[in-house]
Amino acid sequence: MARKKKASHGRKKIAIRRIASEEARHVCFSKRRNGVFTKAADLSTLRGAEVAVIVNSPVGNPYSLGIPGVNQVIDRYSTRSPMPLEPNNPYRASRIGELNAQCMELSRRLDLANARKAEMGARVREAAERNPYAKLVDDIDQGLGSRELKVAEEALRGVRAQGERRLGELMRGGGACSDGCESSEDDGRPVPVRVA
Amino acid sequence: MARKKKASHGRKKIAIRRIASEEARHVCFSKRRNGVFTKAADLSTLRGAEVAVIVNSPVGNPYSLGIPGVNQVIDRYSTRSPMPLEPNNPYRASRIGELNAQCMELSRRLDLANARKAEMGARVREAAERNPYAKLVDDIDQGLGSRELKVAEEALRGVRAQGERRLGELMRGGGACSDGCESSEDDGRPVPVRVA
DNA sequence: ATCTATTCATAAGG
DNA sequence: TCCTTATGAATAGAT
Repeated sequence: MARKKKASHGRKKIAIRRIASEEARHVCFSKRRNGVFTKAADLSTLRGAEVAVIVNSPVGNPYSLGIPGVNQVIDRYSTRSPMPLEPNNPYRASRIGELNAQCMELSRRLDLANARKAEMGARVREAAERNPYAKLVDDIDQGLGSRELKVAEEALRGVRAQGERRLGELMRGGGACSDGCESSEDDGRPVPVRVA
Repeated sequence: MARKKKASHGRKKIAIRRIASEEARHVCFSKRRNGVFTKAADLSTLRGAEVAVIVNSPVGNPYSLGIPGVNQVIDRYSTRSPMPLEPNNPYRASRIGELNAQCMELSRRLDLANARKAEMGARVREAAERNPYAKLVDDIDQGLGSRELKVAEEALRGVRAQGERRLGELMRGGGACSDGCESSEDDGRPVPVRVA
């Protein structure tokens, strides 16, 4: 959604990096915040999915949107996610070992699944081509596969993006803080905490 | 962003209503989900704000994006505590914790994928009862899901490798930064994992 | 997955 | 912050 520049009267392209101008940044922030909320809401309606969006401004103002409610969405999410291990001294060999072990275990399971697939792959394909249900069978395989793949890709994408952005963030020294209450201002404006 | 109906070839207006067609709904969902995530990430970059987006699909698939991390954003949101960055070396703590969380997240998704695979398999089997191709169907069921598993596997390996690399740097005392944020528009998906 | 015509979002400027 | 305008981007439908 935006990368370069130009010149004239309507919308110009902009690079996705921290906006220099203090004011421009604020204006842009407001617009985009609304944009994200709107799209999230649309997504929810269109798909009937639950969504939650939380934005913590650098000064500590929280903005949020949640359908059916931020807490409900978060709660469900949290219940299904294993909690991250204690934040205490995470930098330990044992920690690394656990991480590694987890990955190894997962890999092992995956290898087994793949082996099984390889074993009967040819058989399945052959049979499928010979009977009237070939189409159906293929559809099923295709549909399921692509969907799962989507999930995995999303996961990977998230991992990488978060890691990279996090690093950039830290390097830039984004350690701002504030009272953190919903009544401050992000940069001169009242704080609208939106909830739906 | 969208309200009414149609006309001809390009984009038509659509009502923000639950989409009827099963498939169309999925496609639309994917597109928009990516759109929301992208915009959320942009917002974060542009403003340097923390952002978290959680989407729980009706079928129970959780999708999430969090900068610097879903849990961190949520936590700060609920406790309203100002960014509690490690006084000593924030890189280590956040990095490890992040990796850990990511790994577990992938694990969880893998489980979900398998669950759905089983679900799908049930449907297939049901169909099998009505036709003489039970064996074929069963074979297919067994082979289902290997592609997505493959993807997840690679993702996991990537995470682990990334973590180990990171650890090496940190232990060497480096606060090395692979400035992912300033990279390019490709930011967010510098991932070479590509599976068909 | 791609392509294209359209609608949507939004950068600039008041 | 709201309005307007011109234009960049996202995306619905079709391929």
